[in-house]
Amino acid sequence: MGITERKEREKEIRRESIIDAAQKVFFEKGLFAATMDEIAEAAELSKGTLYLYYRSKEDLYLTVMMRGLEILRVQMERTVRRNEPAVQRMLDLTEMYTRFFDDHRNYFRMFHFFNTPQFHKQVSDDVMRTCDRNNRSLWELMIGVIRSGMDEGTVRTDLDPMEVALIMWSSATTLLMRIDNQYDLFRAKLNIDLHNTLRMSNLMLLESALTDAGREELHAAVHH
Amino acid sequence: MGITERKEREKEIRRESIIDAAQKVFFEKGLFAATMDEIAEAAELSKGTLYLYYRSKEDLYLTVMMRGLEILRVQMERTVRRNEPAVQRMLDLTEMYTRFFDDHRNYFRMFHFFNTPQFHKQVSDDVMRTCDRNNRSLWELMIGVIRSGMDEGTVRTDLDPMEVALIMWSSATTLLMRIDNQYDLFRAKLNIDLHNTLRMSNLMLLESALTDAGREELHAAVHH
DNA sequence: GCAATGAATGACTGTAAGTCAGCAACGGAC
DNA sequence: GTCCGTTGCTGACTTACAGTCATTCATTGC
Repeated sequence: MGITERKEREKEIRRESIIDAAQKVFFEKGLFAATMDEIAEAAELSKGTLYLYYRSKEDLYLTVMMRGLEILRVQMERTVRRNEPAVQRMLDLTEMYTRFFDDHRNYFRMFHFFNTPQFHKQVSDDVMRTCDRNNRSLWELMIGVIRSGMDEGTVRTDLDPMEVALIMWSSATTLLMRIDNQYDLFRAKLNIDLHNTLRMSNLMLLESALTDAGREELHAAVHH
Repeated sequence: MGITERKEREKEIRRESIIDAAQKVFFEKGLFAATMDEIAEAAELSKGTLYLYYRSKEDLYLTVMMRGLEILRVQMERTVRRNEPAVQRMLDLTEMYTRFFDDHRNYFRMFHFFNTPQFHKQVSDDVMRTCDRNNRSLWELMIGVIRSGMDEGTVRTDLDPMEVALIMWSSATTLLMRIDNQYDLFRAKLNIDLHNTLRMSNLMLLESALTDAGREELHAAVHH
């Protein structure tokens, strides 16, 4: 029965090509300005067909977003796996996130959708779960590094690793979002370089999460 | 000519009553689920009339939001004006924000709109400017406290006051938003109390922005 | 060939933001 | 009191878009 298998493959290819088209349109216009008719046009399919493969516009959007999440996960994994002290790897993670922001701005922008649960209504449970799972694995990676820092004696053990990850990641995300939207405005009107603000914020939070030994390592690493 | 004056007054009253109606509907349903027909119904006016007073749904939304911004400004002003050391007032500000979140959750939710510039397209320049101005005055208040901390020798002078304000305010806002959306989820699945995470984050950032003298004051104030 | 299966279509429905031609009520002139 | 101009209000209409479904078309197995 090679035929059903071929059909399966073709279906999968179609699913992907729809996502390619959706990505193109979402990158250009964002979730709200993009229309299903445009995506259908870009995919060279009729609108009805899109709905045979995806349940809603939001499902399509999240599926595109997950490509970005996957890229981020891979880069994070690479950073975390390095054979370095935890403090160095935490620093590397902050740098990695900024680099991801620079290299994959369009995907980064899509992440914002996730922080706005009002829009989650149209999302099918299935897609939502996949998203959550991917998201979770990012947290696990960060928590792992923080834990190893605690073992090394460079990270305070009176803190919850998840809390530390949450605080640092949230802070960085918010500032990156601001860089995306308002970098020029802050530079012109307030003479603030938000990239510097971000580095500052990362260092401040990192410092307060470290032990004295950790802080020494940090300063050595930053000055090197 | 008392008549034109009376008419002005009546117009102003109508403007306000439209905002009352809009507030009711937006609080219940949020920006997207709320419809102009519902707001018209609640205001006991026709939809067309709403557009005589406000240019778009988003204008209405932001005008409601500014009521919240004004409440926040007043409370912040009260906190800032107190005759206390800067460190204490910075602590008070973080507490004040959490209290605002508890007491005026609906307004707080509306602030999220501001962080999502994709929606700003329908907003008239006029309303946007008013919003910006109000927003700006919040920053001024925070910056004032940080500056006075620098004068007192409790806040590091190598930092930019605006940057410190930005970092602390953004961090608190993000975590409060998460508390709003995912408090129960974090509690159940990860055994994290996000209120505690928020306190932690506030303390960590505050600590790293203070001088040694400032940190002593902080610890005295926290243990009081 | 020919029926059966299923993939793809696009006209259609429903909904909601925003518009505008017309109506009504009020005030001032005489 | 009557008329007319001005102002405020209306709701049916236009437009736009997400999502649906009866129909068409192509492929496969007999």
